[in-house]
Amino acid sequence: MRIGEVARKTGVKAETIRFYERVGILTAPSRTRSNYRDYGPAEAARLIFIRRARDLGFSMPDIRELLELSEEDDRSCAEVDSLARAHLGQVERKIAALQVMRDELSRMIAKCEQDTISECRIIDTLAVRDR
Amino acid sequence: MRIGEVARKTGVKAETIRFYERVGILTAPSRTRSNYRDYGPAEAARLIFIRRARDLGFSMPDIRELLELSEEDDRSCAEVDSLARAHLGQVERKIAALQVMRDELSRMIAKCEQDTISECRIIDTLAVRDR
DNA sequence: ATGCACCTTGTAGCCACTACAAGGTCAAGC
DNA sequence: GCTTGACCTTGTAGTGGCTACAAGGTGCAT
Ligand SMILES: [Zn+2]
Ligand SMILES: [Zn+2]
Ligand SMILES: [Zn+2]
Ligand SMILES: [Zn+2]
Repeated sequence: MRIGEVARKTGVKAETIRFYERVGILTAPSRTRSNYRDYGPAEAARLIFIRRARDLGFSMPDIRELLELSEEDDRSCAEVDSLARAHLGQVERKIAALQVMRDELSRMIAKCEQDTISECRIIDTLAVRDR
Repeated sequence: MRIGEVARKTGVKAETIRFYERVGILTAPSRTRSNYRDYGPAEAARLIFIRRARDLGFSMPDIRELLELSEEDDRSCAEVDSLARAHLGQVERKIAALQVMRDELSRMIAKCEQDTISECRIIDTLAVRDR
């Protein structure tokens, strides 16, 4: 498969695939006579793994780790588990932070009664003025 | 005030203040005899405004807009309002996306029964294997 | 032969900082 | 008066995870 086809099959853009090769998360594939990258099913599977992990928000270092672990069939999956749990924790903290933002934004917006800027409760909340 | 003091007063790091000057969201202050930046209360207020807006997740373009609007006292605050509402929408979409991640991660982790990697439901979910 | 989709490389840009490196300034303590 | 140390200056490069060119090569249909 050339890069465009593997891109369609995996949902990872050709440019991103080349980027993954550059940073070493994907090994350089063999080349055709005309110097086009030539991928097999193993590379496609690896890309799908990467994409699913990215969709779950795992970082590139996490994914490298997960890929390495995924090849050691006989080992315990405790590390996989703790990596996933740590990541879940991060996601939960990010959600909590965004909920704080959301609540403050909502409150701020609710107070605004569409007056002039000098009376605006949104600007008031941000500026140092009174309060 | 020198940069360190204004950094302490506003909660914006000195390096970040210099960065803000470079990108033009803060105008260059006057200098002391020894070429140190010399800030007054107006600059500190602007920095606090920026910091509060950043804490609410507003982007730099948003903040530029908010700062400009905040100076036009007599104008209607409709634009401020719609900017804040648009931003709230973005935050809500981000939360929703993270909740999808969280739920999938939770389900994945719950299924794992701490076996070997080859039996691990976390790796299974990511890899192409069966399923 | 011409067009067009596809591929190649390399470089720069995105966002909002953050982290140096290499040097200048100033007050306190000895 | 000399050193120490906190503070300041400039400029440049790095962060993550791509994304967007630019300038050119290849392959196949018409
Ligand atoms: Zn993670
Ligand atoms: Zn308002
Ligand atoms: Zn916004
Ligand atoms: Zn497991």
